[in-house]
Amino acid sequence: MSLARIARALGISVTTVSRALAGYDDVAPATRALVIAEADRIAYRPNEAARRLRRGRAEAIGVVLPSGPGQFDDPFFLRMLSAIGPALEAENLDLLVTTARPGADALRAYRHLVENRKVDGIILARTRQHDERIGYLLDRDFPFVAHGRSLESRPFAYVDIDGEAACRAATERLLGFGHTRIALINALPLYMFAHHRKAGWLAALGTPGPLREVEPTEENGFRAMQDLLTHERPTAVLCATDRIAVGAMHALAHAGLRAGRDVALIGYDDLPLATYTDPPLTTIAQPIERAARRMVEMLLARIGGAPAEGMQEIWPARLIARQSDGPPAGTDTPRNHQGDSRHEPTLHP
Amino acid sequence: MSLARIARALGISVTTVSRALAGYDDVAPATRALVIAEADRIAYRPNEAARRLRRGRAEAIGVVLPSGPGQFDDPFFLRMLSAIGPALEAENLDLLVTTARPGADALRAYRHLVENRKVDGIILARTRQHDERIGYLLDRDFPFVAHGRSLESRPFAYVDIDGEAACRAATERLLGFGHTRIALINALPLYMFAHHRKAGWLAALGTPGPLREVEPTEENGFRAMQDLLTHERPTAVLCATDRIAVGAMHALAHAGLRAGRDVALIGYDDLPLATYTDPPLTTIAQPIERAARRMVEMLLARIGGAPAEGMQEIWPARLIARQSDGPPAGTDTPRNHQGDSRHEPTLHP
DNA sequence: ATTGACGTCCAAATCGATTTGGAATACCGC
DNA sequence: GCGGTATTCCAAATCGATTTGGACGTCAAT
Repeated sequence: MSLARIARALGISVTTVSRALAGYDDVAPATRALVIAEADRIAYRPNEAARRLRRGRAEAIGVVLPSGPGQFDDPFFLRMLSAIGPALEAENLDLLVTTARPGADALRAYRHLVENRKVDGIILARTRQHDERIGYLLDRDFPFVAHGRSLESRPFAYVDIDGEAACRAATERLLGFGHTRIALINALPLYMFAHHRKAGWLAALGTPGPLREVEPTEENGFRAMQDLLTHERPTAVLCATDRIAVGAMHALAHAGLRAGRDVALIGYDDLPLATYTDPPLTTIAQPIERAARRMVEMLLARIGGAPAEGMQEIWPARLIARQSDGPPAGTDTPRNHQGDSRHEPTLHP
Repeated sequence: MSLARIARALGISVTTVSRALAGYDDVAPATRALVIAEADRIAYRPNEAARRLRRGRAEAIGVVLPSGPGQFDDPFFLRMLSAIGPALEAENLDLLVTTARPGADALRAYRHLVENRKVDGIILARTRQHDERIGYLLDRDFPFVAHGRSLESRPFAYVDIDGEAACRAATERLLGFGHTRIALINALPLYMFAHHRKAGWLAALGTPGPLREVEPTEENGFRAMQDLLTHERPTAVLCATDRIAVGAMHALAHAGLRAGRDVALIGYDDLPLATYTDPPLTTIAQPIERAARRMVEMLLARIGGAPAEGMQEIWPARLIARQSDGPPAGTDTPRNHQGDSRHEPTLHP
């Protein structure tokens, strides 16, 4: 009862009020001014439900959070949400967040969003090699943008970070230090990001080094590193995530070893915490926030009907050198650290 | 065109279809069966927008995420979201997430949710002593539940964790170890949780010890601890959050000191990471997930018209003893650790 | 046979914004 | 004055579910 209320107050029709506020040009300037003044006076806000019903759109986009033990606190998703939020606000779109226990019926949440028309588009993160969510959305021709690639023949929109190049560079850096036994503690390769990180490590090495593949938690990083120390005893370890690296660093400390001095350690993600491990963690930073904003742009285009062809972007990550890596123990080579000072921890800008 | 479509297919009225599906008892069993079968066949889903328009409710509740440097990655909010999600799902309510740069116009996001009727209720976290958001929502009589108390004379619904009791207990534990100079690195006391944690520390001490109050980040914990070491040189330090504690532990390491041996350190939050600091962090765990579910319950009641009176709950936290605290350096007393073994890190269950 | 009580069903109004397809008026040139 | 062109406005339909206020039979009681 609101356009109607303005109309009644001014003695004109609802149509005119609507068109005046919507900026159509078939409204006399004087009338428009009156309408705007009255709308302002009563703090008019269009009823979203009515608008959505009429327009047939949800005016919202959805994100599904993996929730459950070991997953829920991955800082990655919070950073993504924080970046998506403002980008949507500018478009007057809502952000609908659903949670789903991964595994079981990961699709359930997506089906819910699509079938009940809760959202106009979806942003999908942490893609898998064979990702049923992507298949489902493609089958239904539902607009979505993924963070990460997938083994899927049909084209779909995504923004990915080039983990392969980053891990190749990191491994080459370790090779440059003189390391010969360079291990990788990877996330499960069913996750596309882990697959790529492994590929980069392999590409730099030529012949594979010691490898462990685990769900990316601190605990699993700890265990994998203990296992590596017992068996292959690598001199350098690349970790697919900072959470793994933190656990690995702890396993080193536990064995009386120090990252950077006894074993070189490199992480991936640049969590705020990475500056505050002991020693500060050399890691790889991804521009998640910017990527998220780009994904929103793409999603809006997709919703607007643009085809997914050409909407594939791969962005570079960059290595942040701190103190957890360096030449193998016993080497005399002066350590070649870039960036941070050796005596003060890096403070975040 | 959906109730209508079923009606047409069956040659009955839309009204009857609606009432059949809604479970009214003025529909013949046979008719109802037909309707249900047809609804099933075409995978009927009610149009949310239409239902919302008619019912005049948004069928959604809102959460505002503080976003921006230093804030965005606080794992606390992600844990809360993960717990809220499933609780809402059961009620067929959506979760709308908005982001707001704290400070500037913190109210803007709330005004947006309320004035545009985007949600039926709000869950509000990290309360402040003088919290304009609470004042705003109370003024408008808008249903909300807070996580945390506030200095506000009107009653409102909240679930809080008893940080005062927890910090009193932690301080008493340190006193029991024989410490005499017990510092607190607190968050800014404008945050209600920080205010309570300080109160607990004060209550146990009688006369205040060394105090620093900062925005709760690793970096500020690092700086505050360095400053404490330079000036008051406490033998034990209670930190208002684990992020502060991680920074503080790093400052200790940097000064050639070890938490637990040279300076006792206790954190607050029990982040997953807390098990993987070196040494593992003694900290205080809050049942956020359960609290979040309770908050949803309360919010539903408030939306249903229940008064906020009586909806005030304060839940206990519990201390998790690990290895970052103990008797003062040079003491002979056997260390009195509960819980974790000294030689294996605690693995999360 | 009339009355009342059920049991089933439905037409129409409603929620509020948008959009279609004109209607009404004023003004112009000829 | 007349046809033509702008300019300004509006009635009514529409989106889809819900709800109100009966209508129409049937059957039993009186």
